[in-house]
Amino acid sequence: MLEQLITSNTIKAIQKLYGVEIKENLISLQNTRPDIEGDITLVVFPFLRMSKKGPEQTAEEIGSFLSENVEEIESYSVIKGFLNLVVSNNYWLNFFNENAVIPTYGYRETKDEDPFVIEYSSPNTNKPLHLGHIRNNLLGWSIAQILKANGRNVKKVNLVNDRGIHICKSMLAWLKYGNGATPESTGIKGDKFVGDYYVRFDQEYKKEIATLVEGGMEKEDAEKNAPLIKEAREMLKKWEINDPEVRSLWEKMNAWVYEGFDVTYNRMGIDFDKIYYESDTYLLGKALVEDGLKNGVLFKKDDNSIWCDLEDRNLDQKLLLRGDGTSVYMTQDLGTAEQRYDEFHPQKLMYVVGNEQNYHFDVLKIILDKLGKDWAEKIHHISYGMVELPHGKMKSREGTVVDADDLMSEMFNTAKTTTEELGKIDGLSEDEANGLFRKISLGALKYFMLKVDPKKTMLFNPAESIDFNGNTGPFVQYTYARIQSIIRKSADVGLNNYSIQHNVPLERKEKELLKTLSQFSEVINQAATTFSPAVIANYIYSLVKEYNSFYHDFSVLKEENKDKALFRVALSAFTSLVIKNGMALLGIEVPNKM
RNA sequence: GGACCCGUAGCAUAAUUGGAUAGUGCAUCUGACUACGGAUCAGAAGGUUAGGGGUUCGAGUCCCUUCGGGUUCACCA
Repeated sequence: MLEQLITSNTIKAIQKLYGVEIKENLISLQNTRPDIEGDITLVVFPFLRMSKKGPEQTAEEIGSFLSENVEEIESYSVIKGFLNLVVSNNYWLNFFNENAVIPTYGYRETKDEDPFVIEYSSPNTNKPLHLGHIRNNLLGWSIAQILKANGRNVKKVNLVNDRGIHICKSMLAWLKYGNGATPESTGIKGDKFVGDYYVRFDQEYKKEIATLVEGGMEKEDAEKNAPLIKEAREMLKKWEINDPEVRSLWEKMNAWVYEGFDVTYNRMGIDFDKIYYESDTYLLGKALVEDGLKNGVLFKKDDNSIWCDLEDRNLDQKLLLRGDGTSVYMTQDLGTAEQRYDEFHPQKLMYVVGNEQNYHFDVLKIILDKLGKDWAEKIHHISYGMVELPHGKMKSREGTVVDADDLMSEMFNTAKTTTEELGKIDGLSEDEANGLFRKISLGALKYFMLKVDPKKTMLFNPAESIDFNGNTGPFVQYTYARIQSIIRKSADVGLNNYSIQHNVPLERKEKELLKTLSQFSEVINQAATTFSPAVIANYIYSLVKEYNSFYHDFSVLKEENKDKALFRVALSAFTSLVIKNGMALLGIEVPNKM
C-alpha cells in the first residue's frame, strides 16, 4: 500500500539524514489538495526537531531522498512545510490491474474470532416504530455490516421490551373497549392496532383524572388513584404471578405486534441474529445485586432497598432493587449484560441507544466495574442524536410522531411520481417499476439518515428533506445506473473484453479516480473504528462526484484509441463496483436502470 | 443547581482526528458540446466556524471563560 510504502521510507530517510529513529505515529500523510500538483502529501513540521533546519529545507531533503530511493515516487514539490509527492502512473495502473476484477473489492474476510455483539432497535410492544427507530435500526444494521466488511465477526441482537405496566395499559384498554376486534377483523396492522389501544387507555385515564380533580382531589393523588391505573397495576401483578388469562391475552396481543414489526423490519431490510424478550430476562441481575451486597460493594437502606454509591465517581447513588425486592431498568441491564457476556464471550458488547441514555450507560459500566467484572470495559454505547422535526421534537401527544410505515409509503409515492415525470419507466413491467420505486425511495431515506454523523442531532423536514438531487441516495444510484448502461453498450462496439492488463497514459481525472478507489478499504476501516456509516456515505459521494466530472469531460465508448476506451470501460466498471459495495454497507441497493 | 453534549453561509451538513486559502448540497443567479442516460456537468454569490482569551510552527478541532440550545441527575423503561 502506498501509505505504508511512504511511511517506511520516510522513517529510513529521517534515519539516514538526521540519524534519528522515529515512530510511525509522527508521520502524517494526507491527500494533496486538488489545486496543487501531487497525489499524497507528507507534513514535515514534526521532523524539524530532528533536522534542526527550516521546514522548506527539511521537506526538500526528505523529498529528494524519497524520489531517489522509492521507485513509485516520480517527483515532488515543496510548499512551506508540506512535501507533495507525485506518484508514478505505473503505480496506479498496477493497483488497477490487480484489484479492479475482485468482486468483493474493499472487504476483508471475516475472521474466526470472538464476536462483536451489537444490540439495536429494542422496541416496545405497545407502539409502532417511528422515525427515531428508523435512525436506530439503520445505524445498527449498517454498523454491523461495516464491521463485517472490516473482517469482524458480528452478532446482531434485539431486546424486545414486551412486558411492564405500559403493555398492560393497552391490554386493559382492548379488554374494555375492543369488543373482540382483531387486526384481521379491522384490517389494521397489528402493531398499530395495539398502539391505538395504548392511546385509548391514555385518553380514558386522563378523563378519570379530570373527574377526580373536579371532585376536589389533588392532581398527584388522582393520578395514582384513578380506577384505570389501579386496574392496570393489578393486571401487571397477575402477569407476574403467571395468571393464565392475563398471560394468554398478553401472548395474543404481542403476537399481533410482532407480525406488524416483521412487516416493517422486512420492508426496511433490517434483521437480527437473535431476539431476546424482556419477559425472559427481567429477573436477571438480582443475583448480581445480592452478590454485590455480600461483598460490601452495594448497601442497603432502612426500607430494604439496595443501592450503589457512585460518589467516588462524582455521581449520585443509584437504586438497584426496590424495598419490595423488585428490580429496576438498571438491574435488568446488569443482568442481560452478564448473560450476553457468558453466552458470547464477545470482544465488544455494543448498544445502539439514543444519547439521552448516556448517563445510564456510564453508570452501567461503573457498577459492573465495581462488582468486579473485568469485562465491563468491553461495553460500548453507540450513542446517537435524536431526530428532530422543524417544530421541535416528536411528541406522540401532539400527534407529531412520524410513523415508520407511513414515511416509507410516502417516499415510495414520491419516487413513483418523480420517476414517471422523468419518463423513466418505459419498457418496465409493473413489478420491475415497483421494485425500482422501492429501491429509490429506500435509497433516499437510508442515505439521508446515514450520511449524518451519528452523534449529531439531525433535523428531518418531511416536506423538504428527501431530495433526489445533490448529495442523495438517488444521485448515487443514478451514477451507478448510467455506468451499467455504458457496460451494456460496450459489447455492441466491441469493447466488452476489458478485463485485461491495461497499460495506457493516465489523464489527471482518471488518476484522481484511481486514487479515490484505492482508498476504499481504508475508508471502511475508518468507518468501522468510529462506528460511523456517515464516513462511507461521504466517501461514496465524493467518488461519484469525481466520476461524474470525469464522465462529462471524457468519452468512454467514443474514445478513438481502443486501449484507452477499454481502460475507461474498465475504470467505469470498477467505479460502479465500489459504489455497489459501498452502498451495500448502508443497506442500499443500486438499480441497473432508473 | 451538578454532570454530559452541541453551536460551521438563509436552510441542511463535511473537514483525513491539531495541518495549507473551511469543502459540499438545497434555495438564488449564469452557462453547457444537437446526451456514451440532463435525476448530469461547469461557474457566480453567500463565512470573524456563537463571542472573548490562551496553548504552538499551525486551532472549526485542545484548555479557560461568557452567551445561547439540548440531554440527564426517577422506587419509568
